[in-house]
Amino acid sequence: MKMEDFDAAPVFAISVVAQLTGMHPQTLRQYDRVGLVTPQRTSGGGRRYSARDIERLREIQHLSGEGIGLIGVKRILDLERLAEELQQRVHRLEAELAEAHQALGALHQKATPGTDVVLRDRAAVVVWRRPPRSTL
Amino acid sequence: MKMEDFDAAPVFAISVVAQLTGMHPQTLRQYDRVGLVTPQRTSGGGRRYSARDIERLREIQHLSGEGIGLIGVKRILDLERLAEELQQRVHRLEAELAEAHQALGALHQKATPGTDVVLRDRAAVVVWRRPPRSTL
DNA sequence: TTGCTCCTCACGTCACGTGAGGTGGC
DNA sequence: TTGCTCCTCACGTCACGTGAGGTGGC
Repeated sequence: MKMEDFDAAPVFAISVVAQLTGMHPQTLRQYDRVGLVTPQRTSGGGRRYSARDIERLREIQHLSGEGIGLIGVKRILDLERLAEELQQRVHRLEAELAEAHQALGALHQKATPGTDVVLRDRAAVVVWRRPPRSTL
Repeated sequence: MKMEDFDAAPVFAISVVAQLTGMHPQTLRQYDRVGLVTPQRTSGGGRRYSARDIERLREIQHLSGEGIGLIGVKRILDLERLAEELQQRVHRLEAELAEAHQALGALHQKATPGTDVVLRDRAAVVVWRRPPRSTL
Protein backbone atom coordinates (compact mmCIF):
# COMPACT_ATOMS: atom_id res chain seq x y z
CA MET A 1 0.00 0.00 0.00
CA LYS A 2 1.39 3.32 -1.03
CA MET A 3 1.49 6.41 1.17
CA GLU A 4 -0.89 8.19 -1.17
CA ASP A 5 -3.57 5.71 -0.26
CA PHE A 6 -3.37 6.74 3.37
CA ASP A 7 -3.65 10.39 2.44
CA ALA A 8 -6.71 9.71 0.32
CA ALA A 9 -8.43 7.32 2.74
CA PRO A 10 -11.88 8.64 3.73
CA VAL A 11 -11.75 8.35 7.49
CA PHE A 12 -12.80 11.60 9.19
CA ALA A 13 -16.43 12.42 9.97
CA ILE A 14 -17.55 16.02 9.56
CA SER A 15 -17.59 16.68 13.31
CA VAL A 16 -13.99 15.53 13.61
CA VAL A 17 -12.91 17.70 10.69
CA ALA A 18 -14.75 20.65 12.19
CA GLN A 19 -12.81 20.19 15.42
CA LEU A 20 -9.47 19.63 13.67
CA THR A 21 -9.78 22.71 11.49
CA GLY A 22 -11.87 24.93 13.75
CA MET A 23 -14.40 25.38 10.96
CA HIS A 24 -18.15 25.26 11.29
CA PRO A 25 -19.77 22.02 10.07
CA GLN A 26 -22.15 24.06 7.96
CA THR A 27 -19.19 25.77 6.36
CA LEU A 28 -17.77 22.36 5.43
CA ARG A 29 -21.11 21.36 3.92
CA GLN A 30 -21.17 24.61 1.98
CA TYR A 31 -17.69 23.95 0.60
CA ASP A 32 -18.90 20.54 -0.46
CA ARG A 33 -21.98 22.03 -2.12
CA VAL A 34 -19.98 24.47 -4.23
CA GLY A 35 -17.41 21.81 -5.10
CA LEU A 36 -14.45 23.25 -3.22
CA VAL A 37 -13.81 20.17 -1.09
CA THR A 38 -15.75 17.05 -1.99
CA PRO A 39 -15.37 14.30 0.62
CA GLN A 40 -16.35 10.71 0.03
CA ARG A 41 -19.72 9.51 1.33
CA THR A 42 -20.70 6.54 3.46
CA SER A 43 -23.52 4.34 2.23
CA GLY A 44 -25.77 6.24 4.65
CA GLY A 45 -24.85 9.60 3.10
CA GLY A 46 -22.40 10.79 5.76
CA ARG A 47 -19.31 12.70 4.61
CA ARG A 48 -15.91 11.08 5.17
CA TYR A 49 -12.91 13.38 4.75
CA SER A 50 -9.40 12.23 3.86
CA ALA A 51 -6.13 13.68 5.15
CA ARG A 52 -5.71 15.28 1.75
CA ASP A 53 -9.13 16.89 2.07
CA ILE A 54 -8.12 18.37 5.41
CA GLU A 55 -4.90 19.72 3.95
CA ARG A 56 -6.91 21.38 1.19
CA LEU A 57 -9.29 22.77 3.80
CA ARG A 58 -6.37 24.41 5.55
CA GLU A 59 -5.25 26.05 2.33
CA ILE A 60 -8.79 27.31 1.81
CA GLN A 61 -8.90 28.53 5.38
CA HIS A 62 -5.75 30.53 4.76
CA LEU A 63 -6.94 32.13 1.52
CA SER A 64 -10.41 32.75 2.89
CA GLY A 65 -8.84 34.43 5.89
CA GLU A 66 -7.28 36.93 3.52
CA GLY A 67 -10.75 37.88 2.37
CA ILE A 68 -10.85 35.89 -0.85
CA GLY A 69 -14.20 34.47 -1.92
CA LEU A 70 -14.81 30.81 -2.68
CA ILE A 71 -14.76 31.09 -6.47
CA GLY A 72 -11.49 32.96 -6.25
CA VAL A 73 -10.07 30.38 -3.85
CA LYS A 74 -10.87 27.60 -6.30
CA ARG A 75 -9.13 29.42 -9.14
CA ILE A 76 -6.11 30.22 -6.98
CA LEU A 77 -5.69 26.64 -5.80
CA ASP A 78 -5.83 25.43 -9.41
CA LEU A 79 -3.30 28.03 -10.51
CA GLU A 80 -0.96 27.24 -7.62
CA ARG A 81 -1.07 23.59 -8.53
CA LEU A 82 -0.31 24.45 -12.16
CA ALA A 83 2.59 26.70 -11.18
CA GLU A 84 3.99 23.95 -8.96
CA GLU A 85 3.83 21.45 -11.80
CA LEU A 86 5.57 23.84 -14.16
CA GLN A 87 8.23 24.55 -11.56
CA GLN A 88 8.99 20.85 -11.21
CA ARG A 89 9.11 20.51 -14.97
CA VAL A 90 11.63 23.33 -15.13
CA HIS A 91 13.78 21.62 -12.54
CA ARG A 92 13.66 18.31 -14.39
CA LEU A 93 14.53 19.93 -17.71
CA GLU A 94 17.43 21.83 -16.15
CA ALA A 95 18.81 18.61 -14.73
CA GLU A 96 18.52 16.88 -18.09
CA LEU A 97 20.24 19.79 -19.79
CA ALA A 98 23.10 19.66 -17.32
CA GLU A 99 23.41 15.95 -17.99
CA ALA A 100 23.46 16.49 -21.75
CA HIS A 101 25.95 19.27 -21.27
CA GLN A 102 28.26 16.98 -19.32
CA ALA A 103 27.86 14.22 -21.88
CA LEU A 104 28.80 16.64 -24.62
CA GLY A 105 31.94 17.63 -22.78
CA ALA A 106 32.96 14.02 -22.35
CA LEU A 107 32.13 13.12 -25.92
CA HIS A 108 33.99 16.09 -27.25
CA GLN A 109 37.24 14.75 -25.91
CA LYS A 110 36.66 11.68 -28.04
CA ALA A 111 35.58 13.52 -31.17
CA THR A 112 37.74 13.91 -34.20
CA PRO A 113 39.71 17.14 -34.61
CA GLY A 114 37.41 18.22 -37.46
CA THR A 115 34.48 18.82 -35.04
CA ASP A 116 33.99 21.59 -32.55
CA VAL A 117 31.61 22.33 -29.68
CA VAL A 118 30.27 25.67 -28.54
CA LEU A 119 28.32 26.23 -25.34
CA ARG A 120 25.97 29.18 -25.23
CA ASP A 121 24.45 30.55 -21.99
CA ARG A 122 24.67 27.84 -19.41
CA ALA A 123 23.32 25.08 -21.57
CA ALA A 124 22.63 25.70 -25.25
CA VAL A 125 24.93 23.64 -27.43
CA VAL A 126 25.93 23.96 -31.05
CA VAL A 127 28.11 21.63 -33.06
CA TRP A 128 29.68 22.38 -36.39
CA ARG A 129 32.49 21.11 -38.54
CA ARG A 130 35.26 23.50 -39.38
CA PRO A 131 35.46 24.06 -43.14
CA PRO A 132 38.58 22.30 -44.39
CA ARG A 133 41.26 24.95 -44.90
CA SER A 134 42.68 23.20 -47.90
CA THR A 135 39.62 24.03 -50.00
CA LEU A 136 39.76 27.79 -49.34
CA MET B 1 11.37 54.08 -29.21
CA LYS B 2 10.32 50.55 -28.39
CA MET B 3 6.77 49.24 -28.66
CA GLU B 4 6.66 48.74 -24.91
CA ASP B 5 6.94 52.47 -24.47
CA PHE B 6 3.73 52.99 -26.42
CA ASP B 7 1.91 50.43 -24.33
CA ALA B 8 3.07 52.06 -21.12
CA ALA B 9 2.49 55.65 -22.19
CA PRO B 10 0.06 57.40 -19.83
CA VAL B 11 -2.40 58.91 -22.27
CA PHE B 12 -6.02 58.09 -21.33
CA ALA B 13 -8.03 60.20 -18.88
CA ILE B 14 -10.37 58.40 -16.54
CA SER B 15 -13.49 59.40 -18.49
CA VAL B 16 -12.03 57.93 -21.68
CA VAL B 17 -11.10 54.69 -19.92
CA ALA B 18 -14.58 54.49 -18.42
CA GLN B 19 -16.08 54.74 -21.89
CA LEU B 20 -13.61 52.31 -23.43
CA THR B 21 -14.16 49.64 -20.80
CA GLY B 22 -17.75 50.37 -19.82
CA MET B 23 -16.69 50.68 -16.21
CA HIS B 24 -17.82 53.30 -13.74
CA PRO B 25 -15.24 56.05 -13.06
CA GLN B 26 -15.68 55.44 -9.35
CA THR B 27 -14.89 51.80 -9.89
CA LEU B 28 -11.65 52.79 -11.59
CA ARG B 29 -10.77 55.05 -8.68
CA GLN B 30 -11.53 52.21 -6.29
CA TYR B 31 -9.23 49.88 -8.20
CA ASP B 32 -6.55 52.52 -7.94
CA ARG B 33 -7.14 52.93 -4.23
CA VAL B 34 -6.71 49.19 -3.52
CA GLY B 35 -3.69 48.99 -5.82
CA LEU B 36 -5.21 46.80 -8.52
CA VAL B 37 -4.55 49.24 -11.38
CA THR B 38 -2.37 52.22 -10.58
CA PRO B 39 -2.33 54.77 -13.41
CA GLN B 40 0.18 57.55 -13.67
CA ARG B 41 -0.82 61.01 -12.49
CA THR B 42 -0.63 64.43 -14.14
CA SER B 43 0.99 67.24 -12.20
CA GLY B 44 -2.54 68.38 -11.31
CA GLY B 45 -3.42 64.98 -9.82
CA GLY B 46 -5.46 63.59 -12.72
CA ARG B 47 -5.12 59.88 -13.55
CA ARG B 48 -3.61 58.95 -16.92
CA TYR B 49 -4.04 55.33 -17.97
CA SER B 50 -1.76 53.47 -20.40
CA ALA B 51 -2.82 50.87 -22.98
CA ARG B 52 -1.33 48.27 -20.66
CA ASP B 53 -3.48 49.56 -17.81
CA ILE B 54 -6.57 49.16 -19.96
CA GLU B 55 -5.61 45.62 -20.89
CA ARG B 56 -5.23 44.80 -17.23
CA LEU B 57 -8.60 46.40 -16.55
CA ARG B 58 -10.19 44.08 -19.08
CA GLU B 59 -8.67 41.05 -17.36
CA ILE B 60 -10.02 42.32 -14.05
CA GLN B 61 -13.40 42.92 -15.66
CA HIS B 62 -13.47 39.32 -16.80
CA LEU B 63 -12.51 37.82 -13.44
CA SER B 64 -14.77 40.19 -11.53
CA GLY B 65 -17.62 39.17 -13.82
CA GLU B 66 -17.15 35.61 -12.59
CA GLY B 67 -17.83 36.82 -9.08
CA ILE B 68 -14.25 37.00 -7.84
CA GLY B 69 -13.42 39.73 -5.33
CA LEU B 70 -10.66 42.25 -5.81
CA ILE B 71 -8.12 40.63 -3.49
CA GLY B 72 -8.66 37.34 -5.27
CA VAL B 73 -8.32 39.02 -8.65
CA LYS B 74 -4.97 40.47 -7.65
CA ARG B 75 -3.67 37.07 -6.55
CA ILE B 76 -4.97 35.38 -9.69
CA LEU B 77 -3.37 37.92 -12.02
CA ASP B 78 -0.05 37.46 -10.25
CA LEU B 79 -0.31 33.68 -10.44
CA GLU B 80 -1.27 33.76 -14.11
CA ARG B 81 1.73 35.92 -14.84
CA LEU B 82 3.97 33.48 -12.93
CA ALA B 83 2.52 30.49 -14.76
CA GLU B 84 3.07 32.22 -18.09
CA GLU B 85 6.69 32.91 -17.21
CA LEU B 86 7.27 29.31 -16.19
CA GLN B 87 5.59 28.09 -19.36
CA GLN B 88 7.96 30.15 -21.49
CA ARG B 89 10.90 28.90 -19.49
CA VAL B 90 9.81 25.32 -20.15
CA HIS B 91 9.59 26.04 -23.87
CA ARG B 92 13.05 27.58 -23.92
CA LEU B 93 14.57 24.70 -21.99
CA GLU B 94 12.94 22.14 -24.27
CA ALA B 95 14.37 23.91 -27.30
CA GLU B 96 17.83 23.96 -25.74
CA LEU B 97 17.58 20.29 -24.90
CA ALA B 98 16.60 19.43 -28.45
CA GLU B 99 19.58 21.41 -29.66
CA ALA B 100 21.92 19.61 -27.29
CA HIS B 101 20.37 16.32 -28.31
CA GLN B 102 21.03 17.04 -31.97
CA ALA B 103 24.57 18.14 -31.21
CA LEU B 104 25.17 14.92 -29.35
CA GLY B 105 23.97 12.89 -32.29
CA ALA B 106 26.30 14.73 -34.64
CA LEU B 107 29.23 14.47 -32.26
CA HIS B 108 28.63 10.80 -31.68
CA GLN B 109 29.36 10.03 -35.28
CA LYS B 110 32.75 11.59 -34.76
CA ALA B 111 33.52 9.94 -31.46
CA THR B 112 35.91 7.08 -31.02
CA PRO B 113 34.50 3.54 -30.87
CA GLY B 114 35.34 3.33 -27.16
CA THR B 115 32.55 5.78 -26.27
CA ASP B 116 28.79 5.27 -26.35
CA VAL B 117 25.72 7.47 -26.05
CA VAL B 118 22.36 6.61 -24.53
CA LEU B 119 19.24 8.73 -24.90
CA ARG B 120 16.59 8.43 -22.19
CA ASP B 121 13.03 9.70 -22.63
CA ARG B 122 13.14 12.31 -25.31
CA ALA B 123 16.09 14.19 -24.00
CA ALA B 124 18.12 12.81 -21.11
CA VAL B 125 21.60 11.88 -22.21
CA VAL B 126 24.20 9.62 -20.65
CA VAL B 127 27.68 8.98 -21.83
CA TRP B 128 29.88 6.16 -20.69
CA ARG B 129 32.96 4.34 -21.87
CA ARG B 130 32.66 0.65 -22.42
CA PRO B 131 34.97 -1.24 -20.07
CA PRO B 132 37.84 -2.60 -22.14
CA ARG B 133 37.19 -6.31 -22.70
CA SER B 134 40.85 -7.15 -22.58
CA THR B 135 41.03 -6.41 -18.83
CA LEU B 136 38.13 -8.75 -17.91
C1' DT C 1 -33.34 6.14 23.03
C1' DT C 2 -29.02 9.05 22.39
C1' DG C 3 -25.85 11.38 19.52
C1' DC C 4 -24.63 12.03 15.17
C1' DT C 5 -25.82 13.08 10.49
C1' DC C 6 -28.51 15.05 6.67
C1' DC C 7 -31.06 18.97 4.55
C1' DT C 8 -33.23 23.86 3.88
C1' DC C 9 -34.22 28.49 5.36
C1' DA C 10 -32.77 32.78 7.37
C1' DC C 11 -30.08 36.31 9.39
C1' DG C 12 -25.76 39.37 10.09
C1' DT C 13 -21.68 41.05 8.15
C1' DC C 14 -18.79 42.55 4.72
C1' DA C 15 -17.08 43.54 -0.06
C1' DC C 16 -18.01 46.08 -4.02
C1' DG C 17 -20.34 48.75 -7.46
C1' DT C 18 -22.84 52.97 -7.95
C1' DG C 19 -24.40 57.44 -6.89
C1' DA C 20 -24.55 62.09 -4.63
C1' DG C 21 -22.39 66.10 -3.00
C1' DG C 22 -18.97 69.44 -2.63
C1' DT C 23 -13.98 70.98 -4.35
C1' DG C 24 -10.30 72.60 -7.33
C1' DG C 25 -7.48 73.27 -11.56
C1' DC C 26 -7.11 73.50 -17.06
C1' DT D 1 -17.56 80.20 -16.90
C1' DT D 2 -17.94 75.22 -18.55
C1' DG D 3 -16.57 70.56 -18.23
C1' DC D 4 -13.57 67.75 -16.28
C1' DT D 5 -11.22 66.09 -12.25
C1' DC D 6 -10.51 65.09 -7.30
C1' DC D 7 -12.21 63.34 -2.80
C1' DT D 8 -15.49 61.26 0.98
C1' DC D 9 -19.83 59.41 2.49
C1' DA D 10 -23.67 56.35 1.85
C1' DC D 11 -26.74 53.04 0.01
C1' DG D 12 -28.14 48.46 -2.39
C1' DT D 13 -26.79 43.97 -3.55
C1' DC D 14 -24.59 39.82 -3.01
C1' DA D 15 -21.40 36.28 -1.00
C1' DC D 16 -20.45 33.74 2.95
C1' DG D 17 -20.31 32.21 7.68
C1' DT D 18 -23.34 30.86 11.32
C1' DG D 19 -27.42 29.32 13.47
C1' DA D 20 -32.09 27.16 13.97
C1' DG D 21 -35.30 23.71 12.97
C1' DG D 22 -36.85 19.38 11.55
C1' DT D 23 -35.36 14.49 9.59
C1' DG D 24 -33.32 9.93 9.33
C1' DG D 25 -29.99 6.11 10.11
C1' DC D 26 -26.09 3.70 13.16
